[in-house]
Amino acid sequence: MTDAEYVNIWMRPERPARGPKPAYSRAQITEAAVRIADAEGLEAATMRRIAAEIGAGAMSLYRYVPSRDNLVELMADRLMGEIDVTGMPSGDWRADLTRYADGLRAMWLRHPWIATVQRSLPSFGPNQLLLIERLMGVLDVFVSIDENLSLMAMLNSYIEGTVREEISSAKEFRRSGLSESEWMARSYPYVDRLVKSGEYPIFTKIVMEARQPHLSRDDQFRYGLQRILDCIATALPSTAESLMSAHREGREEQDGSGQTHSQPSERSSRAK
Amino acid sequence: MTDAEYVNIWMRPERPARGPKPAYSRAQITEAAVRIADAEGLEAATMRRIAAEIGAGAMSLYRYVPSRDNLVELMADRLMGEIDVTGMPSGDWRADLTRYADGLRAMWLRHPWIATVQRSLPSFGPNQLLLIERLMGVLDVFVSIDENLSLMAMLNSYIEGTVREEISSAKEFRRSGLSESEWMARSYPYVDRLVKSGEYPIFTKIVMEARQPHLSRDDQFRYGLQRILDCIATALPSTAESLMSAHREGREEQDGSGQTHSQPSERSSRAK
DNA sequence: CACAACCGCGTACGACGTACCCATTAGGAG
DNA sequence: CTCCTAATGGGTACGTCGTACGCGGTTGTG
Repeated sequence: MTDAEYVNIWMRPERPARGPKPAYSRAQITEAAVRIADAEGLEAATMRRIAAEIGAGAMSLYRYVPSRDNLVELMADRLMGEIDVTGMPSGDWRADLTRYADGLRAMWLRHPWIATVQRSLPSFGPNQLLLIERLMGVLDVFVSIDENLSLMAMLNSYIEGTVREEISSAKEFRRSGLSESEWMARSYPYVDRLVKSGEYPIFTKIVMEARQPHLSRDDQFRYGLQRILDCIATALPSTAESLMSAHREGREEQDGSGQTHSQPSERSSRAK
Repeated sequence: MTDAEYVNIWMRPERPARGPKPAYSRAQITEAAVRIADAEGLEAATMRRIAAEIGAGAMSLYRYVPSRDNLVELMADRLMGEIDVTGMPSGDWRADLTRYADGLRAMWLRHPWIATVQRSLPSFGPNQLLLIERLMGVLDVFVSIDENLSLMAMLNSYIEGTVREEISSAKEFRRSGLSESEWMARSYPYVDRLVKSGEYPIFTKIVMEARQPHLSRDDQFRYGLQRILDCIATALPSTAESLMSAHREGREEQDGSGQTHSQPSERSSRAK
């Protein structure tokens, strides 16, 4: 097996046995890269910049990571670990999926640059694997694995699609250095031209309606999520809607502490 | 208003009045860029490469487009024009949304690089505006504009999320130059190690189940789409399920020509 | 007909990822 | 212990990118 024939980054051993002690580590490099990407975007996390962040020479990073792309894979998996799915098949599937959805969304909002990396086939890093186990475990007792995959794809698509929009509008405001109202004022000439043309009645309707108070982003997300969960409910056997204690007892012994589902560990702040 | 103060690319006039006749055009440049991106990916569509494609000098492009980012915006809107939504509020909302979904998915599959551009706030190019009018017009008679936005966000999220997965797996196979079975053979050591560890029962289930014949990608998409449409149906008033002719007659007088709005001044060609 | 606006485009600059090389370090064999 | 050798940190250099700047030629307008 030649040097570059590892199937993915997780198969490549971090450290050989011989030679001098490495001064850094993959985890340390990944952490620094995430820190930079959070603060200045993924494109700012260049090899030179990351190396400077940890006090290393630029080329030293390549002793730990074969390429920048692979480093980004490490960063992505590192992020998956932030989603709290402990004790996840709790027996209340709606609560579980809601907690997962909130956690995933919050993670994306903390690390918006994740939207710009397109995973080339899930690389199945350790954190992602754990997430899969916990998340798919939620509906595993109710539906076939294929059905489960389909439903989770739907759920994930909703979450990612929604949060992508949040991210891109936030990014646009930051890029222009304008507040939301300033930005709207700036684009007024264009919007006004479109409205005045009379050719876009529905666009006009959206623009007009947007002036009246909308739901907060959090509430919008929750509202749509409820719809998705209702949609999932229709795909489950009727027994799934009732309490799951019977199923749980059948699968594993559990005490009656009454802790059906833990509160989401962190709630995204209702902005402004 | 200084030179760079245009709110977006659509406000910046393509041609001033004075001076010599330009040898090229935005449309021509955009077309060339799309052609390159289709064949070799968006990152291959560099300014130099695009210029060479149309026989121009590299810097000449900047007479037509302020920056590469803006050119990508033009490319994205050009793609929106490929989605056929003519006569779109037809009265059968399920058929309309299905046609839109198929069209959007097919467009993404023809131009997979679109997944790598994150729109910074919808830039509302002409083709996108038309698409909004037609698509949101489908449910406009049934629900409020806010509800409509929410439902369409859900639909679009599903489509984009699903097709993103198709794209990234296709890309991985192309990147590695392996067929799907070769790729699976290559990653066998890693997958086998995970399965053998016994720590990932659901991942194991997925891997095992994947050996038996699955639905085609088309059927998977259609299947999930039906679920989404069912979900949308529950948000509509009960009258919506029946034929819509009554509603259409009630809202606007219409002759039989089917030409509701003026034709867009330029239709992008359906490639190949 | 002169002038200013606009054209195409050549040159140049400061980034980027990373191939290559080198002196230095440290585990394992004798 | 001493060597051998693999592995280290990192400097230099190459080919790429987007694009700022400025030039000589072209053209509509006064």
